[in-house]
Amino acid sequence: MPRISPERREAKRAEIVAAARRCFSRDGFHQTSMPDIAAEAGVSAGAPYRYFASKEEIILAIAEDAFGLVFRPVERLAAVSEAASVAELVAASLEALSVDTVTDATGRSVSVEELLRCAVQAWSELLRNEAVRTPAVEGFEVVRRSIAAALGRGQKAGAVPITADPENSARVVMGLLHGYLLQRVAFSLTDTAGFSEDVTVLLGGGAQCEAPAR
Amino acid sequence: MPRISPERREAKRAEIVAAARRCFSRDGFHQTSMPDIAAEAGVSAGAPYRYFASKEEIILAIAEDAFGLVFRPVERLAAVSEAASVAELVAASLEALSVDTVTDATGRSVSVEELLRCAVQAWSELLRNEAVRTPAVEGFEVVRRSIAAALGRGQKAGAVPITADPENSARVVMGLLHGYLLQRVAFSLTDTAGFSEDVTVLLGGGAQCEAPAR
Amino acid sequence: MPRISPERREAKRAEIVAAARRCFSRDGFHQTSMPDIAAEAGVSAGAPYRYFASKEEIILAIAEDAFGLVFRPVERLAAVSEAASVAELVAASLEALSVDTVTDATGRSVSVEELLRCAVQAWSELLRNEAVRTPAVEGFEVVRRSIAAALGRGQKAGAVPITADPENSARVVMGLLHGYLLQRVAFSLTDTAGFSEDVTVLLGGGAQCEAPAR
Amino acid sequence: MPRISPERREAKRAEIVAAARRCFSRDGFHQTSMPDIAAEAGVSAGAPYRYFASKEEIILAIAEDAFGLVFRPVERLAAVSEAASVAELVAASLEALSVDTVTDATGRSVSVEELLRCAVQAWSELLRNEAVRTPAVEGFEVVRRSIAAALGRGQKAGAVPITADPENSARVVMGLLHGYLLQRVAFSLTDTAGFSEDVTVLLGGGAQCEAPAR
DNA sequence: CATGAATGAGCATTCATTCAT
DNA sequence: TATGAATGAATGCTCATTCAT
Repeated sequence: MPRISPERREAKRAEIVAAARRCFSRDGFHQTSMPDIAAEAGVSAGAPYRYFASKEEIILAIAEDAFGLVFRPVERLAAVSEAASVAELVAASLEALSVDTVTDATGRSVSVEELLRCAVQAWSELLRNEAVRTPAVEGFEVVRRSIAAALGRGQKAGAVPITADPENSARVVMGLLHGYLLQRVAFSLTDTAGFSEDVTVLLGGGAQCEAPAR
Repeated sequence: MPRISPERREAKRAEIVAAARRCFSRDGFHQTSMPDIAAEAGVSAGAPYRYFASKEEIILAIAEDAFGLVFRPVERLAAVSEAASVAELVAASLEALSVDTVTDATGRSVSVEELLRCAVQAWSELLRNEAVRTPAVEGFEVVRRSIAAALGRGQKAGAVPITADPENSARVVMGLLHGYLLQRVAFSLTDTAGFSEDVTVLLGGGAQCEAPAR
Repeated sequence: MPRISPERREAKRAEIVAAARRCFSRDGFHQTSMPDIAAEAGVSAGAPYRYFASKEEIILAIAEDAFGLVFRPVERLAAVSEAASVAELVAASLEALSVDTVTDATGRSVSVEELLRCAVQAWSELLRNEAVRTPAVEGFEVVRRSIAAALGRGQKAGAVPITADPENSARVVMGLLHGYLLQRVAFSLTDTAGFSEDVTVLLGGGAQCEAPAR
Repeated sequence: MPRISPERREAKRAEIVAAARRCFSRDGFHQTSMPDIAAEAGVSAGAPYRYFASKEEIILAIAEDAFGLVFRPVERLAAVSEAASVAELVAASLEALSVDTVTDATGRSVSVEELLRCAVQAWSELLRNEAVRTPAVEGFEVVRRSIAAALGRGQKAGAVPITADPENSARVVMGLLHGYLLQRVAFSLTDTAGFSEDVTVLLGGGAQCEAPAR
């Protein structure tokens, strides 16, 4: 087999990543062996090493996908919102994750359920794996700042309580999002719409009534 | 007739648990070997097996401690609160975790930081470990119901928006708590008081402004 | 009909051998992988297999080059010497190796240092590799007999002690040569001229005292 | 099994070393796997790791034994000789290696044949393994200086040609010894006594005949 | 002819667990 | 009881070799 086309190479890499994601989602990072991944992908034991230098690199790739799944929609929403209230921001973010599949950078369909399970494991991993932590924390900071900026604009527009600190409030927004994710994959949260509605009721009311009072 | 007194046995078990907690917090469940734990505890390699049947049992014990650390104060607060608003409930729960150490059932001091790091890992673990999941989910449900009940009382007292669904709102409360914990151990949240204040501003306002409207 | 000319084929084979020699000299036979050799030669991973059936064949080719480097000059000197003393034979042999490069059968320049390092490794290899041992031992025997014959002629001419046994003495000559090589590549022998001089002093005396007999 | 006595531990370590020596002698350092060594020693695959941190450590231990076998007798002879000629020093050194077995530091019998085969492989190894090279080169230097000193004393006593340089001559002595060893294990030298005799004739005759003859 | 992707057996090493002492 | 030596299955990874393109 001579040099394969970049497309085929990319496709095979994606298959290995998909296989790893299924394994990791089902069995966990550390209960999945490299032979497990290879078998799930239908390739030989050595094949993944042509695409990733080590198991850690596969974990890292999937952790980045998982963090991206969570961070990217929020960042995008924060960037485009004109005068979003906290409730609107959270609700829209949760909405963005209320799908069964997303499409990755190469157009492939990826199970949200699987990737969120990997995300929870990636939280464990980043605690003591520098290679996972660094991009995760940087990604988080980017999102947080983006949210803070949106909330600042919201304050000017009266949609966000003027007494709120945008930096802290951005953390509250991320906290709600992360807390939702954890319940969804680990604590049998099925009524995701209900969660979102109550976030709106609890937060949204607060913001709206404040404005006149001040 | 035991050769060692129950007190000494309990003390040794606690030392092994403490050693495991330090190891797990530092290196993770799966990067920590049983010999590591034994060495950290200063006992022989076989000793932990006189107190735990397997490594999984140690993980389980620590996961239960970790979940208990998070759930117990919330449950207690929910149980005793008369007419708590959501904001008060969350703020009090966060407050309860703003300590460096807690005291376990046998009166030993336990590092909150260490145990919270174990909690995040336990979230991973429960995804595919039945023995961890079952008590965790049950514990969560107990807390959730307790919060829901408190919020129901809060609605009657006008401290919680009447349009909120107590079941869903209880999940929001837990979501905020879990999201806070994750940021604290994984995403460099240092201003825990600031987080709590903004939770109060964002949520608390909502509850308070409703009252006059009714 | 070959697609490439015999010259180009020979040239490519020589490049692969040269690359293998560099790798083997630097990293050892068994720490060098076939991909290492291919990369060093700037060819594809499969290319060496069009010239050698296996890695062992490359090792064999280089081992033969290495043994040839040592044996050939000695044999030639022994063959042409008329009445050489032992000291003269050894000194001339060492002299022949006091160059930085030699020219191989196809006129290519080869590093003596590199090839001697391969020779030491080939000694290990021949201990348990029949394919390396057989030609090595045969080559050694040829040289030994050649030296023995030369020493026999030397005895008749009075240049070699009459009490010496040419067969044994030939082994002593080879022993000195091998011992010199080992020190040169492994035990930091830098004053190769000094070594040679002292061989002459120590052995030459024997030869010289015979001189009056002439 | 509680702590075993130092004697038993030492005995087991020695068994593993002996098994490794047999394997290495038969198959070579790099063709011998750790499971091979364990099987040869009759222990489990993990057992050697309780005595050696890695395969390299076993190689190192055996390489040191092998170098010691060669160096130690020579050094001892050089140290005690009063006015040794070069021939006497070499002959005595060869004599010391003309045994089938030697006794190691713990009183165990070790096959000389096996250890010499390991020595030749250790020469390869030291070319690119710092851990093997350093002690080997240091050991060599100690022996070389010891020989040089003995030859210096020999010069004063008239047993060594005054024109010889002790430093270089010491290298010649080591060269003869190493050359002999190589032929013995690799080039079918069986008449070791004959080799030794001719060394004496060629070297010793020289020295002895010089003085009176002239 | 040449390429380099793929194979899959093999290796060094680790570690949860057992059990003789 | 407590110890820690021993086990042996499992793991991440390598690499000689093949062969489809």
